[in-house]
Amino acid sequence: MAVLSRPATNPTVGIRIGELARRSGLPVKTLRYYEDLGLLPALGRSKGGYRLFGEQSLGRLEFIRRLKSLGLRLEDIQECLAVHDAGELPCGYIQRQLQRQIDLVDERLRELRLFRRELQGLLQNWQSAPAPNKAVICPNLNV
Amino acid sequence: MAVLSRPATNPTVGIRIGELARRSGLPVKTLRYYEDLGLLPALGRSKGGYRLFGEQSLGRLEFIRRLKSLGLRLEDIQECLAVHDAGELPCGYIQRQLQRQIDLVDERLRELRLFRRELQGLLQNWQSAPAPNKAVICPNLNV
DNA sequence: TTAGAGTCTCCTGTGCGCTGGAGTGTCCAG
DNA sequence: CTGGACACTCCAGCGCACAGGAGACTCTAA
Repeated sequence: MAVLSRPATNPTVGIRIGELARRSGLPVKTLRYYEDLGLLPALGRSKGGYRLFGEQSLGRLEFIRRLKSLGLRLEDIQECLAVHDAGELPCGYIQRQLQRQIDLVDERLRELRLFRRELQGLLQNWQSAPAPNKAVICPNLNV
Repeated sequence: MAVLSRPATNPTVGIRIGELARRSGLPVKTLRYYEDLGLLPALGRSKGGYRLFGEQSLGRLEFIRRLKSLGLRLEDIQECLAVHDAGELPCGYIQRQLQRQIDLVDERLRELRLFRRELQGLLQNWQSAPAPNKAVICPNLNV
């Protein structure tokens, strides 16, 4: 039984950007953007100038998507991929990035908790009908 | 004993932008920006086209600064000032804005706590020397 | 041959609150 | 009259990850 033809996924030719978009669920614009940044190298171009991607681009996009969901910037992700492309396991590098991410989150949490206390403190004693004070715009804030 | 002359603060003339910048501690550019947005109306212009501000601009800037420090956007602040300029006490309006701000902070805190747990969970079982897996870029993330 | 889908490059805009700079004009003291 | 401080308008850029659109080209099926 012969193998069915797979029109646009012929591995000797590569995937065009539209199909990669469909299969990855990402917009064409985004894929072009990633390629421009060097995140998603194409195999090359077709005679007509179309970008041609390999099947491994799908895995790469999954990886990018995952790291993005973990809060890493494209620049950081690119560095992770550079480690991978150099033939090394990027796990250690990613681990450090994620630890840094936790530190950032912790700092942000501290700021937000402090901020929340300030807001709550202000509203705690908020007067709905404060004594008018012409030297000030809002008597409750005293400014 | 005669009153000393106050060269640039003559109330019949108004304050020029540079002095307002010095006395408020804000950059000239920022003041012009606020005036463009309508946050900080000038009394008018001098013959030479210089903006002239009143003394009350200082209080207004304190108010803006305070609300900014509470996380309000300039657009929200402008609406608070519009209430004030209409002759009403903006306290009730500000109270609602601050409550909304607390709600936003709470939501953000929830998101960040969840996010932190995800990151922490990943790092918890992180292997420094995972089993190699060619189908995947990072075996720890499995993508 | 032609229509239509797909793709290309290049430029611009988004949010938000400014910030920097060019090129020009105003004002005041010496 | 001139120098220098100060002010004006208008345009551009930042960060970040795209999104929208114009105008041109490529590819494929009918």
